[in-house]
Amino acid sequence: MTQKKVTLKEIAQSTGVSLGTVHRAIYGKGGISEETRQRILEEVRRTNYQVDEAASVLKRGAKKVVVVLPKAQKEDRFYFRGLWRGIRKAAQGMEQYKIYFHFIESDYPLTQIWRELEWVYDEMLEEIDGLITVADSERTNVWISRFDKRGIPIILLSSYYPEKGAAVSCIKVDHERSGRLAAEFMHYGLRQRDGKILMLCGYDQIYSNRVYAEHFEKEMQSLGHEILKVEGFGREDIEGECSRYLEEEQVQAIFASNARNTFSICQMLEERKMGKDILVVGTDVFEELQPYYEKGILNAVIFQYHWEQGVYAVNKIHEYLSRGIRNQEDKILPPVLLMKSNYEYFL
Amino acid sequence: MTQKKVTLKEIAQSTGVSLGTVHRAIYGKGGISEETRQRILEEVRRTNYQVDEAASVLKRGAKKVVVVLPKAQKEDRFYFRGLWRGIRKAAQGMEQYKIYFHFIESDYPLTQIWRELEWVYDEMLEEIDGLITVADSERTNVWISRFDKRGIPIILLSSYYPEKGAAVSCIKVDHERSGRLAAEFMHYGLRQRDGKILMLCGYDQIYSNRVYAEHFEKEMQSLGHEILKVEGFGREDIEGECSRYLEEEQVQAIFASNARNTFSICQMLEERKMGKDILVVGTDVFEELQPYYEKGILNAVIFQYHWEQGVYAVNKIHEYLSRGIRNQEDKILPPVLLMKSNYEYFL
DNA sequence: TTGAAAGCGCTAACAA
DNA sequence: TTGTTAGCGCTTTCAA
Repeated sequence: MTQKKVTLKEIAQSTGVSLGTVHRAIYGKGGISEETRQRILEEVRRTNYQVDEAASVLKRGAKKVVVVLPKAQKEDRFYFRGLWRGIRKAAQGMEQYKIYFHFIESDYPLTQIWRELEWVYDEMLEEIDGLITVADSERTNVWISRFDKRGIPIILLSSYYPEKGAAVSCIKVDHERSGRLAAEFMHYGLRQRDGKILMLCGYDQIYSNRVYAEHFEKEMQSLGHEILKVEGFGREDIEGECSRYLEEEQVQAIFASNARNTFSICQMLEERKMGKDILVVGTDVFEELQPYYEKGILNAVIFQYHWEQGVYAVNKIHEYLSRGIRNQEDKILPPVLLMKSNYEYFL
Repeated sequence: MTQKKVTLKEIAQSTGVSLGTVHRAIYGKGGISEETRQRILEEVRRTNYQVDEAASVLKRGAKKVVVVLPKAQKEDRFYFRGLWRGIRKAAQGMEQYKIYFHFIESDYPLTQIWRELEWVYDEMLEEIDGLITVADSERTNVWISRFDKRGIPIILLSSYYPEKGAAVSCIKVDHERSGRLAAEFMHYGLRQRDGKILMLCGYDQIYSNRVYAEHFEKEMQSLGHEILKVEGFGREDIEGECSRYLEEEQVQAIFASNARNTFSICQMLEERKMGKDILVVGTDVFEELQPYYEKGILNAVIFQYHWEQGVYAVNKIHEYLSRGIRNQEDKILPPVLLMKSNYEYFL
């Protein structure tokens, strides 16, 4: 049943100081001489003392975590819905640890989310103990690092954050494998020798977009398939080019590397009554795709565990807050392929 | 920040009894009249009182949970390894809640696991507060229900438990969809018109086995494929028949509905140098399959979240023990298809 | 810079 | 059958 747990009191006794002093040492608070702190921390290490979370939670005040993400609406609705749901679900369970969440469902799109961060920094810096958000641009990173400097633990979703040594954890999906997985599946499903592959790759400038699409492309090419590439986000962007390809070329399969384009292409195929003969592999899972599975237009999607990303972020914040665990390793989640038989579970 | 939490004390005051009495009412302990209990429980419901886990853990004694499962060895190694790992991983985090685990990695195979339960019942009944195990036969169910009668919460992995009203939760995988998923993928990958499908279906007597295999078969047949069926578990059982089919029939694809047969058929195909032209869909993920992915013998597996099943079981027990939550709904996990691009993540 | 002490909300043991 | 009470290990406030 494991050895008896070390308590604060024991540390206090063996170092000859009071409980309060040990506490100050452990939490890096002021009002303690550097020398005593070192002496105490040494003992803490030696005995492998761990804070008892139950006792800590019982006594300490509430902690507040702010979540700043674009609202799941319009263009962003597919992508952020899963994230939001996972976060909200997991956040419920955090009440018992006196960790409360303040959700900011921003009306700003991803590219301008830094405005929201700016507001939070100015208006509520004093009250927050943790932050969950996304970082997709230099501009955002600046604000992230400001929060970081104030000692606030930060979890970044689907993001790349360059600064090392910061108490910032990223959670993301393996985009490289996502691309390869899409290609691997598509290769199984292809029938004709001479048909071409239409690829809707989003924006090349967005790093994750590019990695995802590039690996799909590379893999398909190495398997001997010819790719037709269409850039852009959403129906307005892609419809013209897509139409042309669908009419003029022999398209045997389509790959859409993001949620919005997956939805758009399904709509377009349905209107043109072309779905059945073309193998369609999309990205993400959301209710709006359901009819296209049923009608046989959509064949599979690459799912990126948005829900799990949200859950994971919340649990990570909890680790930080309750046990002071500050490991900054990025968490990488695997992609998974969903088809008609099992996609419903992931809605 | 949600409304202030209701405390025991408040319940005690508003019902005009003492703390101890409220406690007795909530936990169904003796030494309290049915009338007061009802009155108190009514107030608990009305105010939506929830036990404060932190305070509870701090004060209460340690809880002990026994896990009884076949050891991951020999025939059973593929199947139980993931389960064991998930359980052990999750169990680590339970120390902070003073929930300690006692692992019994039984040398008995699944069919005789009841012997182990018998031993636990005789030798340690008094010390245990929870049980995680598997039930696959009438004989086992008898023991399960004995524990249940003693008020011990039980989580059953990959099991069907008939008795209603018991505090027994089952966690299992959707076998029906597993079968359909395997068929759906296989259909994408098939090339020839006239080739046949070899199906290694395990034992028909085992319920989960049968459901899984039946749905695969039904789906494939409805897609117009001819099935060759081989019963049995492990290489000794199936090699004779498989060999014959592989030599005499035009086999274009193979489906194995369990871990052992997946491994066996991969070995056999490799030895016969037949892997490359046959589409192979197996079940479960484990290290030993890795080389067959690499060599192109194994194309995909249906993964059943063993790891997650273990984690879930532990969390469920935690719910029971710390918050008295006794919902007996079965938890059904989805199957997922893994291929070369992403299986490694699930090892 | 340090120590002392109150008490978080609950459980369990004992008393009535 | 019910009430009372002593802490669990920690955080925080106040006093020294």
